[in-house]
Formats: sequence, structure tokens, C-alpha cells
Amino acid sequence: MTAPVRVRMAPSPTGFLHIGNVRTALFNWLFARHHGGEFRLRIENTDTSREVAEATEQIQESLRWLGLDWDGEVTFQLDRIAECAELARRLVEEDKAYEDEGAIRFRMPDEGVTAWEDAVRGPIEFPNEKLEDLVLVRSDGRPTYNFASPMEDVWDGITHVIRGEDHISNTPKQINLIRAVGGELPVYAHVSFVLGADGKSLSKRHGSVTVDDFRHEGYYAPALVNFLALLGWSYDDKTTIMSRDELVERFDLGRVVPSPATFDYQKLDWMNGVYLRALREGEYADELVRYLRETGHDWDEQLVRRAVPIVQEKIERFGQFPDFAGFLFRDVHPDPAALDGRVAIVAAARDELQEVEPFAAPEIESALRALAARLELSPRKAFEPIRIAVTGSKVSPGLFESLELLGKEETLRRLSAVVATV
RNA sequence: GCCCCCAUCGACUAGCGGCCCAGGUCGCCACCCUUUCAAGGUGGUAGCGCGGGUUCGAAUCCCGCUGGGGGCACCA
Repeated sequence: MTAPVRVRMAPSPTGFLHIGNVRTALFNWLFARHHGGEFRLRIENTDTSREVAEATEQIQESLRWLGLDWDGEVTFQLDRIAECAELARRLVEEDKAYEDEGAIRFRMPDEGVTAWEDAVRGPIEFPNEKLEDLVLVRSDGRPTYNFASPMEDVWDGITHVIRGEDHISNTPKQINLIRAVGGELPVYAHVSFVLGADGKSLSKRHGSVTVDDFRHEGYYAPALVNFLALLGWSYDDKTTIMSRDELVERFDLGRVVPSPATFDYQKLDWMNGVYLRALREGEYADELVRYLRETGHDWDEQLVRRAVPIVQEKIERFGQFPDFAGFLFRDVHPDPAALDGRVAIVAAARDELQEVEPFAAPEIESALRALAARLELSPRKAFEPIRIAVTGSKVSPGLFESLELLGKEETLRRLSAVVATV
């Protein structure tokens, strides 16, 4: 039996989960699940304020939403202050560290190089003369990140440290520290950053950045996971859409590329659309209903569910639903300019639809097509003012189905309202 | 300033010396379908940063340059 794999995600509890960190977390998770190992969640906190508690809960909620489950209890760096202090004392006794104005510093080697085989970048080495003696414990007694983090990795039996490339220059320091305490070195894998279209690191001005942002925009978690997995990793030269299970089965750290990736919102939108269209109607409805509740749209659930067939093929994010199908739930205010005086058509449609029974899509369609023919207008020309009058927009779900859902009474009311105002 | 990382179409990537006058996906363009918008179908556009090597042969290996990025805290 090979040694079990154990990885961790170690966010600092400073706020919402950034999508770049999520991508790193996802790689950790995929790696762990692929190898049947463990994925731990460790909070790198330095205090116990209320903000920390909230951020910690926020991080967990985001991971849950994405379906990235972790093993064991969440651990906190702060809980290991005592162990760190004791270890630092031992290092001083062994003359591997020394006191410096109340703080404890570790003696870094002065000659040679510190090197490791990075699982995504290959060999990396740093000249030791560039390594400064590292503060392990501050004068107030708290351990520093570069001391606590590698020690926790050792104590937790972390086998693979998969983290952002900003930690590359910390690695030689941490390696020397682990060697000094006689700990087992993990395998290091430094993944690149996720950038915005301007080549700068992804921030709010680029669009959504936190998991919460994407959730509120109406992205579907499995699609986001699929998209993120492909940011810096690929299975082969042609596979794009992969289920969670397929990702787990196929993920391979060796196929993670070292170069930074630009986050392409358009491709995410496309992929989200692919996932949403593939959902079974009932499943789509459940997700949509949940999304609308979360975003504060208190709309009739039955009507939302009935609207699914006319929107599923049309929108790529749940966030587009309120604009696209909102006319079913609230009154509209057609723009007279958009109508451009074509009230006669609206009036004719009202008269025509008055007679339609039952008020169902097929009957509505034949009535309106007959009307268009009578007016000697192309369906395109004839339907536009009707669409505007009823949905308030030039863009909407299929007209006939929309009218059926809206109901005869409300449809006639909206058509009449337009006729009356002009 | 010093140290480190990175470099294939606009974007994500395949490629790990000959299968590549570079393949897939998104985007974009055109056409088809069509009640709008989508979806779908067909076709197309576009790339190995530059310069030296190594080799019979280089997108692939080596060196330099250039251009990006990161790090040099008693932050994480």
C-alpha cells in the first residue's frame, strides 16, 4: 500500500473566497479525491475576532456550494501557538535559532543552495546566501506564518503542498525549517495565478471575483468547477466538458501547466449554458427556484416552474432570468419609441386574440400568423410590436408560449393598455 | 537593486525532436435555420516573442535578450 495522500487548503480568514484561491483549492481537492486521500481545511488565523469567525463560515459555505468537501475538522493556526513556541525554544537550545531583541530567529544556511523538485515546475533552486535569518516567534510570542505553516504541514502529515506561485520564494525557507526539526518534506506544487483580461491579477473591476459573486450572478456550481479545472490543467487535446467524477478520475498534477491563465468570462458563460441546457427540467426548476429565493425574488414558484421550458434554451445564467422572464411576474412599461407608432398591429392582435380559445400556444400561433398574413406583414415585422407591448422588450422567450403563460386576461390587458396610451 | 517563476491563435490549451506549412474549445466573421433572443448546423479568421546555438531535423533541448508576473516584513 502506498502512503496515503493528504493535502490542505490554508486560506487566511480575511474575507470572501477569491476565485483564484478556489482554483487552487479545487486542484488540491481533485488531487486528494483522485488518489483516495484527504483534503483538509486549515484556517491561517492570527486572531480570534468576530470577523474571523464570519470569514471562516463564509469560506466553508462557499466550499460547500462548490461541492468541495473536506476531511476532518477545520483546524486553526492559532491553536498551535504553544507547540510553535516550544519548538522554537528547542531550536534555540540546539543553536539552530537564537534570540534577537525578544524575537526568535532561525539560522538559515549561508552557503550552497536549497532546491526541490516542484511537481508542476520541475527543479527550482535558491542560493542560500539570499535567505535571511527568519523570525520564528515575534517578541509578543506569536509565531510567524513562515514558521507555523510548515510546522503544521509536518504535524498534520501533509504529503503534498499545492499552493499559489506567490509562495515559491517562501519554499526554501520552509524547507530548511522542516529539515531543522527533522520533519518529512512534502512534495511542493506551485500553481500559477489566475489573471484578468489586462494581465493583472483578477479583481472586482474585471467582474465577479469571489465565489459569492458567481453564485449571485446565477452560475451553476458544476459548470464553474468544470471551467476552473480547465484553467491551468487539461485532460487531453480535445476534452472540454467533464463531470465532477470524470474530473476526479482524470486529474493529474503532472498535467498542470506553470504559466498563468486569464479568466475568460465569455467561455464560462458558454460552459454554464451548456450545463444548464443539459439539466432535466425538474432539476433546472429546482435550481432556478433556489436561485431566485437567494437573490430575493419572491415570485410565484408554480409560475417560475412553468416558465422553465421557455427559458432553459435561451439563457445561460440564472441571473438573466429576472430580465428575460420578469414580465411574467410584474407589470411592464413598453417604450413608446420602441413601438414606433405600430399601435394598429397591437390593436389588431388584441381583437384577434380575444377570440382565441383555448388560450394555448398552438392556437395563439395560428391566430397571430393568420393576422400577419392578413396584414401582409412578415411574421418578424408583425410580432415585434406585440412582443414589446406584452413583454416590454424586443427580446423575450417565444412569443406564443409567453402569452399562454401570461394568460388571456393579462395579455389582453397589456395590449389594451398600449392601445389606450397612444 | 537582488532573487525566483513564466512565455503556442484575442482567451483556455494540445504538443514533451520528425506524426505539426501546429490540433481542440471559447470568442469573432459569414452562411443556413428562425416569431425576437438564444440554441443548433456548415464554413472561415487567427498563434509557436526575438536572436544565437545543438541536431540530418526544433514549437519541442541549451544560452542570451525582450516582455510579463511574484518575492525580498516581528503580513499571510
